[in-house]
Amino acid sequence: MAERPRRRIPEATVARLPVYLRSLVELAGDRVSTTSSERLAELAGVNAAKVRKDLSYLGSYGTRGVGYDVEYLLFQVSRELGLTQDWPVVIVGAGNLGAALANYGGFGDRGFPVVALFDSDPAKIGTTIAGVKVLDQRDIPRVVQASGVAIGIIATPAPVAQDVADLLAAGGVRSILNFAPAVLTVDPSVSVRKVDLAVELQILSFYQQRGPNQAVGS
Amino acid sequence: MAERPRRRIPEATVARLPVYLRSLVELAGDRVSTTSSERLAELAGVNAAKVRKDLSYLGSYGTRGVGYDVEYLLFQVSRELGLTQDWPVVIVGAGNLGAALANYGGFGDRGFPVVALFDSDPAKIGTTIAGVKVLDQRDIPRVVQASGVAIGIIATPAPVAQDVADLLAAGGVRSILNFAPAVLTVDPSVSVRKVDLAVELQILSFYQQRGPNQAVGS
DNA sequence: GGTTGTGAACAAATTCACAGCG
DNA sequence: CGCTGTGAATTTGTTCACAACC
Repeated sequence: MAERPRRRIPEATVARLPVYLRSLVELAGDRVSTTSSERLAELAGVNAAKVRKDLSYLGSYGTRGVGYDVEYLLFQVSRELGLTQDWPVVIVGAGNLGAALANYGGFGDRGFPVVALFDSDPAKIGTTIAGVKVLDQRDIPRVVQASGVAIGIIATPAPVAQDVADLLAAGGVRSILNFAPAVLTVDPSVSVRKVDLAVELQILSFYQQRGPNQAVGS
Repeated sequence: MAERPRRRIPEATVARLPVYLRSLVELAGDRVSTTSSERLAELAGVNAAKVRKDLSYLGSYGTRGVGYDVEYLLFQVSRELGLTQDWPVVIVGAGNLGAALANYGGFGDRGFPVVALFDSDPAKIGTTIAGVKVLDQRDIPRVVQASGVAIGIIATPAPVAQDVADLLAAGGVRSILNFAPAVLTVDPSVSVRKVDLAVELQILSFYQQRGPNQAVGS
């Protein structure tokens, strides 16, 4: 009986696992059955020592002198990331960004089906975007709770982002992906990640004047 | 004559400056003339010691016993980020995401005017989105060079992202913001930041199973 | 008194370098 | 022999705690 990996996985490692996953999917698609930390590092854009260290937190899934079995590692990384199940999401804000996110098929394919869109604009409520009904923002707690949604995506203007976060939390959402340029205050049991376009551009602006320093994001 | 700040500003600090900037803009909008590291920390969602340490890399712009002058600090942070000038950008990929980005007014307002959109689809080339002409992707090097664009935003499907990056680099772009789920290889003189929606969701998926750990992004 | 600015202590993340093993 | 897995060294980032100063 193999020991379960007992180490706590560092945050920086967790953030890279999805990139390794994507690289492994690519390799699997090319019918590659075995790979080295070197090759994986190249595909993921990091160095080999980091790959080995990161993967070692999950367990000893490689073979010395040989490398990693692509399919096996793929499964282990998926499992570690909790991707063996679907996580239904809702998108709040049916404006340009919200609609673009809903239309971007990549979500459902990758295990994050969009079960509802919300907006506060009566003109939008009741319409359908990318096959998903746009519902009244006030119904967030009810719908989220009823359909067991775990992840909420905020694509609203900044001034209402906190209110929306509160509604999502009230419905029992445990993770929020925030596209609004606003800092959210939530219960510590809720995970928040933010994506702020203006912030990214401003960071690039900094390195535009100074020399770049391999500024890689997220 | 005050010494110019000679310290190299840490990457982690650079990534937070835009958040402080936003907080300062908010304070200025509320006609607040002076603020403390404590208050700024609250608005930015970090702790006060970090704010002070971060700001100290820029210079000594506060007053002991009093705090920071909002307008003055606002200017200093802007200047440090290189936001006293406009940085024209181009968006490559006029699909859902590219169009949403072009329509999102926040760019131009914040000093990043969108000067062109590019696509490879003949049906899109020649149309206008958000007041911006959609040009042929093959013209990227020429247009970018001619209009002195410094930042390119990639909103294409993953398989062509590297080609687009090469075209942008050929045109002399020095920064790239990459929304495609692909690792880009570019000359080290080019800064790259990436925003990957699937990656963000997968990270949240991880913390969905484990407890959250104040997982804050970017 | 109040708040900044900063060395020093601490923690996290990265990289090195090599023992261990197939 | 080759490549993983990992302690140890190093670097980077965070937090503490207090002297300096208004």
